[in-house]
Amino acid sequence: MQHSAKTMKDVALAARVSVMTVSRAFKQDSSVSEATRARIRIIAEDLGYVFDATAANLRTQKTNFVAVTVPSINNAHFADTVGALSDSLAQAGMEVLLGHSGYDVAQEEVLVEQLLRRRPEAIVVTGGRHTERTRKMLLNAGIPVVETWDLPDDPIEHVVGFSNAATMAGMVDYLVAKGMARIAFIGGDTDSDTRGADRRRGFVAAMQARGLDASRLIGAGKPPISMREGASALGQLLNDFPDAQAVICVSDLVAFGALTECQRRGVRVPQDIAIAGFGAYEIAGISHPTITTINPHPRLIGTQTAELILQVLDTASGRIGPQRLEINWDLQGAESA
Amino acid sequence: MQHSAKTMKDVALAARVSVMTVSRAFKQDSSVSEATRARIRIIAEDLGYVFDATAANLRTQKTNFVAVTVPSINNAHFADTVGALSDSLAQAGMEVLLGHSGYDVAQEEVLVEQLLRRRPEAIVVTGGRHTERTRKMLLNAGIPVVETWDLPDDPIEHVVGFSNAATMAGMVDYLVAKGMARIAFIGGDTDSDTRGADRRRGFVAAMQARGLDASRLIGAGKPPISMREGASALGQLLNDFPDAQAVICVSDLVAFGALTECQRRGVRVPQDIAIAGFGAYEIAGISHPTITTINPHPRLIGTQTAELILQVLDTASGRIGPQRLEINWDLQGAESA
DNA sequence: ACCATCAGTGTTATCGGTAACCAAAACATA
DNA sequence: TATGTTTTGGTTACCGATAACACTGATGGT
Repeated sequence: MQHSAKTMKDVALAARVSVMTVSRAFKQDSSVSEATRARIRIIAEDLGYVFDATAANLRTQKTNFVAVTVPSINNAHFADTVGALSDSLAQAGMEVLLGHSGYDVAQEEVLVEQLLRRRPEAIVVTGGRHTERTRKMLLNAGIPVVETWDLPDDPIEHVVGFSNAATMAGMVDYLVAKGMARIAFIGGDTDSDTRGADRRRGFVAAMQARGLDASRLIGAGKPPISMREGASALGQLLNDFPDAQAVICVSDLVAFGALTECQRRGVRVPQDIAIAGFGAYEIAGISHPTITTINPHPRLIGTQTAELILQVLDTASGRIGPQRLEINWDLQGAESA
Repeated sequence: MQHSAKTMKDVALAARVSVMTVSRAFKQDSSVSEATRARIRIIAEDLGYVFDATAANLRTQKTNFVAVTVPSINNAHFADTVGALSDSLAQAGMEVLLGHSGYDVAQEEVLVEQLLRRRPEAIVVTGGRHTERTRKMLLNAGIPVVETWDLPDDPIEHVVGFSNAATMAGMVDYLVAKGMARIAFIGGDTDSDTRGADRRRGFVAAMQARGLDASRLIGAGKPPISMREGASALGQLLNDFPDAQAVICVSDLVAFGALTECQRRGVRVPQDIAIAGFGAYEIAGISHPTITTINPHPRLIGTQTAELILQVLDTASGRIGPQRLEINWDLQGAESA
């Protein structure tokens, strides 16, 4: 069973043509007669020949890889973005080389270096916070760099994202319009979850701008933050700030956890306390009651990023300046608030 | 900003040594004096040199890639398995090259071919059903092949998985022990979700083996199957089989959707109908009521697969025969049944 | 003092494709 | 038929690293 891998040479020998002709038979445009191409393809398939991309990559200096870093693969948001990105790039014959940083900028640095070794055509990083060395590596990489899921003040190059802080201002407005003033916030207490921390800051700023008390803050711990943290945080909220009329959670998972805790304790939602989340996860639309949330359109971030990359790579000569694409988010009002 | 990428030659020139010495400075074991190694490392960093893995891969005929196919990235189970696999392999300096097949064996075939071009050291595929050509490609690849999340009768080579059918027998036993006999099943009606179909078959077989009526079957459509399908399927169940005492769902997401539909309709769980799921998703443990489920230990599948691969690669000479690792699953009884 | 040993470094060939250039054959046109 | 053009296929060099081997000077044992 242990074959030594076949090369073009083997195919060439079997087909009685030169290696170059075999190479041409595997390319789309090049000049071989359809007859020989078909013949070579069949012989190659028979021999079990598999094209060696490694060698081609070296010679052509093209890998058709786009490197992508996400904090965690096991996060529906990033998975959605990566999925959409991957699908869009696949149409242009490009593949995604994925790595996860575990919500840690130091690990991200190691990851970025590893990915750059593979000579990707472009690199997409999630978030706008990185170590100094990571920034330097990305700047020097000589390939398009895209930061996503954020709108950093000082971007490395391109950006496709939205302002996490702004979404929270929108949510505060929504709740205030519903007549609520004593609003609490769960999550975003640690710097590891950069976007969560941004949302918390956005919440505080929005509350203060409206002359409201922004001190009802509950921590949820290190990411990945999920339902269980939401449940226990709600317990803490009821204890620390029993007068809260509403609570905004750093994500829908936390919001759902909080919701279940309310159900367990017999606290009525939204009558006793309104609950809002973030992310428009499927659960927000199907839980009972449904959860008010923000839809940041994760798949759209992916497709837009792919489009941007393809466009920039296409215009390799007449370099396009740094692009800043702001993705629109929606507020989905629901039964919970 | 557009640097032409530096090579070892540039570093060698700057350090006034040969390219070979630079190469050695970047390897762990090789013989260079610590002084020169350190000097070269610093010069390389200054120049912004990034090691070119493509060239090294070609020369050494090693890529340190393990290729992995999953039906969908956006599935907590597969994401867990891939995450664990990736982490375990990283400790051995290997990276995961991930592709998704969209629950389609034809797309899987294309994907496998693409992945094999990158010359991975091993390949992991999710599931045990493939096209004939996929099987042939995998057999001829000359690298270790692992099928996961299943226990196929006729494996390609190694297997790390569990019997989806057997889990359902376990669940039926559990419900029967609780005094239920009229048990329904939601999902697994399409062949695309191989594992879902296996579970449905396992359910039918288990019911029949116990002399129970196995005809209360509700479809849930094509994957990805999620909460919404669960909700509407439950509506159909109440309509078609109003006498059902319990329902087993193809996944926890479906089960949760069904649960919410019950809440919406005022059907009490588990008094009016018991609900069971599959997967031990976080939601099963936190919903109100919690959901009875099967834990197939997705991360364990990943770590075991990684261990197997490393072991097989290590024993490259004295080839190890096909391994068949059965992962134990647990039934987690909960409030819903 | 002499040769063996070894750490440290250099030289050459090579991994498996493809760009660039070239040559022969096939076809077209006057 | 002669000449120009296009099609098809071959030749050579090369992408950037490293295995294999060669070489140098230092160390050491006798």
